[in-house]
Amino acid sequence: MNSEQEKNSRKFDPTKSELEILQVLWEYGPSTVRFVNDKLNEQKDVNYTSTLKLMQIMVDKEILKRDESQMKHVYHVIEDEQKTKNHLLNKFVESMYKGSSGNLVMQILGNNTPSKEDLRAIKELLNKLDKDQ
Amino acid sequence: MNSEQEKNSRKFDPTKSELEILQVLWEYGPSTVRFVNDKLNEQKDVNYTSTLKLMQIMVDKEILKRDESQMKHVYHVIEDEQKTKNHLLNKFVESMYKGSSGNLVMQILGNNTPSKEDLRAIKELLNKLDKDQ
DNA sequence: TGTTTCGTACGAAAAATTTCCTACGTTTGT
DNA sequence: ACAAACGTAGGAAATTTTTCGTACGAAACA
Repeated sequence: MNSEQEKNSRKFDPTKSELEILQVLWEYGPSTVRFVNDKLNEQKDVNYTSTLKLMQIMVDKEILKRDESQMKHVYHVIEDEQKTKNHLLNKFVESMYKGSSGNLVMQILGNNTPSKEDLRAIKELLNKLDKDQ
Repeated sequence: MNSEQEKNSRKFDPTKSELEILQVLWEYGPSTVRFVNDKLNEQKDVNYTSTLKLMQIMVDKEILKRDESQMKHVYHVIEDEQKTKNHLLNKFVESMYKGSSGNLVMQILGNNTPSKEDLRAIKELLNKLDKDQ
């Protein structure tokens, strides 16, 4: 029935520039091209029309949707942020840690030094998972 | 002094195809083009010379080094696997979780369901970290 | 009203990545 | 010695991604 949705989630594989745009939209919510472009220009030089073009392409790919009721079109991400991030995370774990999220966590906890709050939160979550099982 | 190394690690940002090759080399150790290409062909169609070219490019970029003492050149990854993975992991955490590895772990533990062994290993590591601090 | 500013649309150039064609040398086996 | 199989080198084509130039309409405002 919803083969289009399946196609989307199967194919959804944002390029680098697309990801930069997504991050702005995730952080600030639905925005105009102007706003997104301004944010991007805090990091790198990029022309307004380049950002516009990219966001139009993302609409084509059904990554973004836009409200055209105003002259200044407002773009928003179609798929849920968490869902997308989870998808990307799974891909990352898959390709880098042979699908073992445990391996990844091990590396994080081993090589980096998470803050104490992080550690506490993780332990809490672990306990919760224990009780559920 | 070793500004080249710095340049490498600063720029090291493998493309998709390069990552596929790295994964083969990580898994099987130093290999010939033929071997890598065979492995890749278990997943996708790709010509021998394409793989060759890519690996030559990676030598250019100083991602790989090769032993030319034999006719069948043997390629190996220059940078340590863990170091590279850690670099990529940090980039990922940086761009997706605002640098908070805690957030990432939370998402892994929350949304995915790691195996019991994974969980146990993680707890052990957490305990070890506790004692060290 | 006219001009300046800001918006979108769209095509094409530019750049980066990926793939393969061709040439040619070496090894293997007959 | 010869043919077949296998190796590298290198350029060019194909594809994907990114950037920008140009056109043109709507809003803002003197």
